Amino acid sequence: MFQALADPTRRLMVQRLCEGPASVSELAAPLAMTLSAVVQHLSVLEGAGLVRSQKVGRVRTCRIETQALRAAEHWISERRTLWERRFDRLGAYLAEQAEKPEEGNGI
Amino acid sequence: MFQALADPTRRLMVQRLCEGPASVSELAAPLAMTLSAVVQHLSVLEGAGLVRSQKVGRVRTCRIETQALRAAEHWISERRTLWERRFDRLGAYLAEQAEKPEEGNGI
DNA sequence: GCGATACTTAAGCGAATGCTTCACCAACCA
DNA sequence: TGGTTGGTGAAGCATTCGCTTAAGTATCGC
Repeated sequence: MFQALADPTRRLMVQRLCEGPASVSELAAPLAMTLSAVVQHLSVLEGAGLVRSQKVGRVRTCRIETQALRAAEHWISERRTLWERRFDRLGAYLAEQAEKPEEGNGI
Repeated sequence: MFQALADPTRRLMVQRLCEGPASVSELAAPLAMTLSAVVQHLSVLEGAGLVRSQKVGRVRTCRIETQALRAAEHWISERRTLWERRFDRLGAYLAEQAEKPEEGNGI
């Protein structure tokens, strides 16, 4: 998941797909690389569950899968808030200590 | 940023640091690798702005930087909601078309 | 001062990544 | 039917990554 988002080219592809579905060659057009390379990136994104695609005729149409994005977002936000709550508690503790400053302060 | 979070070991380190600051060796303890490897991971996390550290005496204490986590979270959520809004508009469009089904349907 | 602790730095190595080229197949269409 | 378009698959190659070993340096406790 994060592995898939780690590459700037793949993030560009995700960005593009958020503006609407696209075929493989549409996806490749703005990128300075072979169609083959784009397909390889695409398979990484699909492997990570970030993109779903289906082939009709000879053109493969890709769209993003927000469930996966949501999962990544959730992972981050959970950890961030965990830390921020801890930080708030520390703030409260320090404020409490400030009211009785006679004791030793062991942060 | 995503590059830094791409590695499972580094995610474990972030996870650990969200539960509170830690020294390099505390961070290394649960990991089956050299202290040297841990320091290298740490420098990647620091380079990405995910972790800040300061050395006092001979021990370096590390803590996470939520600003960076927030930035990553923001990147994802912006793209996700962009797509979801698009999806909602499509739903509205389809519903609208369903009310006047005599015209050709070109999704 | 002396040994132990807590890193730090550099070199090296195997494996994974990101790309290219080339050959190929399956639609589409003039 | 034959050429063009859109995509697939495998092989190869340079670079980067994750890790190790090894040889430091600086600080702490005795």
